Amino acid sequence: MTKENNSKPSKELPLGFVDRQEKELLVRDFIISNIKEIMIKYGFKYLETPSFEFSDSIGKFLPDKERPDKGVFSFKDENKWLSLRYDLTAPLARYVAKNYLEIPKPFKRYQLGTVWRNEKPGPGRYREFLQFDADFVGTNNLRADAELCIMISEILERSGLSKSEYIIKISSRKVTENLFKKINLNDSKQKLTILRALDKLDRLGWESVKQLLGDGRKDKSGDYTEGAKLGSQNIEIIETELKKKSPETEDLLEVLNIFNDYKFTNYEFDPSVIRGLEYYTGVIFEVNLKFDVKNDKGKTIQFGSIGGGGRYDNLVKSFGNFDAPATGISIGLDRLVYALMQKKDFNLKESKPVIICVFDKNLIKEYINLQKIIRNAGISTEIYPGEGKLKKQMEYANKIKSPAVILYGEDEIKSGTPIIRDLVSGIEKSVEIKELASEIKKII
RNA sequence: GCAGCAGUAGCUCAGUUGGUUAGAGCACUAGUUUGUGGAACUAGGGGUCGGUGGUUCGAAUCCACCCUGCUGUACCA
Repeated sequence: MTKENNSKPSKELPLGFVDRQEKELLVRDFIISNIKEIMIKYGFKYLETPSFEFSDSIGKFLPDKERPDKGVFSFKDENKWLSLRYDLTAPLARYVAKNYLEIPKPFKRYQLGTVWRNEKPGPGRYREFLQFDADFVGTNNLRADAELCIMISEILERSGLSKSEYIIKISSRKVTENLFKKINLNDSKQKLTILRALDKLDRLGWESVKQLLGDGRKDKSGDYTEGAKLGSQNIEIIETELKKKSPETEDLLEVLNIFNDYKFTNYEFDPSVIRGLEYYTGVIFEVNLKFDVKNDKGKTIQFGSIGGGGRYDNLVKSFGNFDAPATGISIGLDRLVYALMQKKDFNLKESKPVIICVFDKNLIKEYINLQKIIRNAGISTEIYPGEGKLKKQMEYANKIKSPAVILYGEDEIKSGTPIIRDLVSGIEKSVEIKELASEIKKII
C-alpha cells in the first residue's frame, strides 16, 4: 500500500481512523446544535471530562478482568498507566464519585466527546468517534429512564427522522434474570454466552440463535462460534418466553405507564435487547434505525443500533464511598450522521465565497476595499488567494463552487463600476460600487 | 482473533498458455483565448504493477511469507 521509502513519512492513516470533510461536519454540527437546545430544555448540565483517565479508573469495570487493557489505548506516564476513555459513562461515574458532596442529587448531565476503542473497525464504525451521553445519577425514579427515551426521540425527529424511520427498543435485565431462574441456570459463564446469543436475534434470526444456544454455529464465511450447550427443552422455554409481546417485570410495566402518560408511542418491548453485558442492572434500551444503510459502494451493510443505554445502579458505588443509582443513554453521533446523510439532503451552508479576481497586484487596495464592502454586508467573499492569470482564477472559483466572481480591472476602476459574473448562468452585470453588495445578494 | 474477497497512475479499472521502453477514462499541468470557469481540441507530467524472498534466460502475471483494505463473524466495558 505505502509506496514511500522508509525515510519518508507515511500519508496513510492508522487503522480505524478517518479524515472527515466539511459536508459531514456541518451535518454533525447541526445535530449537535439540536442536542444542546434540547438538553437545556430538559434541564441537563453540560460537562466535559478529559480524554485520558488513569487506566484503573476506567479499567476496573472491564468485564474481562484478565485482560484489563484489551480494547483501550494506553500508555505509561512516569509510573502510572493512562488510557484514552472508551466511553463517557465511566468518566461520569468517576466525576460523580469525586465531586459527590458538591453536586445536586439527582445529578443530570450531558456530554459530547470523542471516545477511542482499540478494536476492529467495521462498516460505519471507527476506532475514534464522537459520542453524546445524557445521564441521571442519584435517582431510582423510572421516570428518568422513560424521559431519556422520549428525549432521544425528540433529538432524532428534530434532526430529520420521521417516526417510521426509527424505534426505541426496550427491555430489562430483569427479564433475562427471570428466565435464568425458570430454567434453573446458575453458571455465570453460561449465562453470558446465552445473553450474547440472544443479543444477536434481530441480526441473525431464531434459527441461528438456537444454534448458538445449543452446540454452536458456523457463519457464512465459514467461521465457527461455540454455543451455550443448552438442552433442546431449555432452548424451547427461552424461545417461548422471548416471543412474548408484552413485558411482565414490574420496572418495565411502570416505564410503559410513564410512556403512556407522556403519550409516547414510538417504542417496542423487545426482550432480545441485551446491551453491555456486565454493569446494567435494570431497564435497558436501544435506538434502532428502520431503514437500510449502505456503504460508499452502495452495498447494504449490517449497521446495528446507533445508540442505547440503561440503568446501572452499582457503577458509582464501585468507586468507593458513595452509592448512587444511575441511568443514561449514549448515541454514536458519527454513525447517526452517516445514516442520516443517506436519508436526507441537509443542504447546509458550506463555505462558498464570492471571488474577487486580481488583475494586477498594484491594484490590491481596490480589492481590499471591495472585500470590506462585501463582507460588511454579511456575504462570504475573498480576494483570489493564489497567483495567476484570470483564467486560473475563474477555474478556482468554479472548483470551489463559488456563486459569483467580481471583475474589477483598469477599465472598471476608471468608471467605478465592478462587474459581477454569475457563475451559474454566466451572465455579467456592471454595477455601481454602492449597489455591489445588494446586487450580489440577488444572485446568491 | 477467525474466515472470504481484494490490492496495477490522484480516482475507477483493463492488462492469461510468463516475453521488448505497462495501458484507458476521469483528474492534473500547459496551450488554442496578452482580461473570463463549466464544453472541445492539442501537447505534457505522473507507476520499481502493496512489500520481501523464491522459481525462471525473462515475473504485474507462477510459488511462499508478510502488509493493507473491504465484508462477515467474535469481542464491544
